[in-house]
Amino acid sequence: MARKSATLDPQRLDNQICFAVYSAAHAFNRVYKPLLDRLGLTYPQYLVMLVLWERDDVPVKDIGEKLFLDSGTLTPLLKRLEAAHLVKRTRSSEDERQVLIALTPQGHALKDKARSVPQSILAASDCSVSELVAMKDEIVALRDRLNAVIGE
Amino acid sequence: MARKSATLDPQRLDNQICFAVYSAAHAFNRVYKPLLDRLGLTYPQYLVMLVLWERDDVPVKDIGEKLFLDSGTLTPLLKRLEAAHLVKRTRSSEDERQVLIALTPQGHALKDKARSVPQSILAASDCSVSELVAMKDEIVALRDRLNAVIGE
DNA sequence: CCACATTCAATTGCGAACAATTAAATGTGA
DNA sequence: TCACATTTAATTGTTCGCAATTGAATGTGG
Repeated sequence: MARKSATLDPQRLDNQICFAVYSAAHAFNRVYKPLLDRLGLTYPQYLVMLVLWERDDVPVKDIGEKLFLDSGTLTPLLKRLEAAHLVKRTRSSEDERQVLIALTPQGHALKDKARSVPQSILAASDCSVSELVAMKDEIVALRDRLNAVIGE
Repeated sequence: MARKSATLDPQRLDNQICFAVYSAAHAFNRVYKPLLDRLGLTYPQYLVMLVLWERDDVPVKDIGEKLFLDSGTLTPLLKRLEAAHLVKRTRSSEDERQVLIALTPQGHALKDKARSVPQSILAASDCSVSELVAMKDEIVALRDRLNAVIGE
């Protein structure tokens, strides 16, 4: 059996890009936590709000496609946002299968309060915008290749 | 109020590196799922096994430091691994506060069965090893900068 | 030696994340 | 029209992930 040097061993934790991504996601989450606490949002809830701030009055499925989440995750999350008076859930009259998610006035208003969040994250990243954009594009490309494999 | 072009608006979902990382982590998880199902492991359990395959008989805290997880996550996870006969948990006699995690023979044996996992992931990434290593190093550096901010 | 702080794991409670199933509404082909 | 498939959310059950707390063991200063 060929002996591998530690820096090349693919079975080592530190050599795995997936662990890098996994642990970076958690690190982001910890940085976001205090910022989002002030808004009364969790990070996944913040993502849903970002979607809705771009376009309102959309079915659950549309939100799910943008965030790669299913109804099992979104249904209870959206109920919590509704309980917090940030969104309203109403069944579509055109297609009774769909539930449309609309922002309440408070939900719209929260966008302004959230405006400083991205720059706080940028500061914590301690990195230039152009570097972050380049990394983001690489990671998105990787994600899309992975997602392409799943649908096979 | 200055109007921002959509490609620069920092409040847009698609412009956020954290969402790229978040969604890439989930994509990885979905690719891993069928591979790890055969081993009877979840992804976080697989990470713990990677740590233990490198070094055995370590306290819970050491595993937590490597994976950035706390006892609230690890204690139940390790109990499941023990129920699956992959690890043994024993209180240290030198320091009764610590619980040492050791691999069982089955736990050791699983390393061989898991050997093909990294190359399956590499194939799904559809990317050269050198590109992945470069990305991994960038992401780890970002993660470490984020974690540095948290401890302030 | 003793009061006190610190360390470590376990526990509790809440919010994701996802697989699998269910139920209702809608679409489709014969 | 009617049987059947498809679509959409909701539901159930399991596993993370983390904050906050608890309790036991260990370390420290006086």
